[in-house]
Amino acid sequence: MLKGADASVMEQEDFASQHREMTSWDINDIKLPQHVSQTDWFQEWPDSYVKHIYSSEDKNAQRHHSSWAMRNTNNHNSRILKKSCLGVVVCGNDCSTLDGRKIYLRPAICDKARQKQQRKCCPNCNGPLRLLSCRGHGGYPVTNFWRHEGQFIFFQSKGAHDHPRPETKLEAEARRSIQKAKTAFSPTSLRLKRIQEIE
DNA sequence: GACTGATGCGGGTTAGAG
DNA sequence: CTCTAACCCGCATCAGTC
Repeated sequence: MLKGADASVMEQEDFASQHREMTSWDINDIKLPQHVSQTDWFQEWPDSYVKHIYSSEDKNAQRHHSSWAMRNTNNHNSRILKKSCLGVVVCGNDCSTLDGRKIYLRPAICDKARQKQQRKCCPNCNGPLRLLSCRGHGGYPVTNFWRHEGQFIFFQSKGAHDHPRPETKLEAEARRSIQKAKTAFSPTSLRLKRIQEIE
């Protein structure tokens, strides 16, 4: 019986040491855990001070994806990729859609595209758009770090997002195509089309 | 093929801490 | 002065759209 108890203690210790190895590292460590028994599922919305170890086969991890709008930041370290959060684009009128939802647009990653985006109007009420910047990391944007090491991709997030979630990349793209379809069938564009056809 | 935007890289600056 | 972190800028590449 004692043997069985010992075994379970051993198992617990194994688990504990494995857990330690899985969580005690820091992205800046010279050596990262080598023996990772289980990799994490890709986290679309990593928040607060979390760490994940993904498989190097994971396509989302390979592309350093996140549903938060993250822009590349130079940390002068080619081994570690650093990204900082751009926040979320909200309606300046704080309007709501018919089903009671708020407008939380995905900020464009490219600086130029973002400036252009802020000149556009709210897709719901035509009001001005406002960029709500992220200040969840001591007043600075939340930062994400990615590091490829052997068969694993190590991910670390610093800071807790202090703003709502923007649309995901897929949602933003879908909205763009819907908008395109709408403008294509709007009375003005149909009229223009007819004029062009007559010409 | 031009254009736009996402993504990554790296040179450089600035501010605060030690 | 050095180190670190945040940020700006330009450049390159790639994918999707027109």
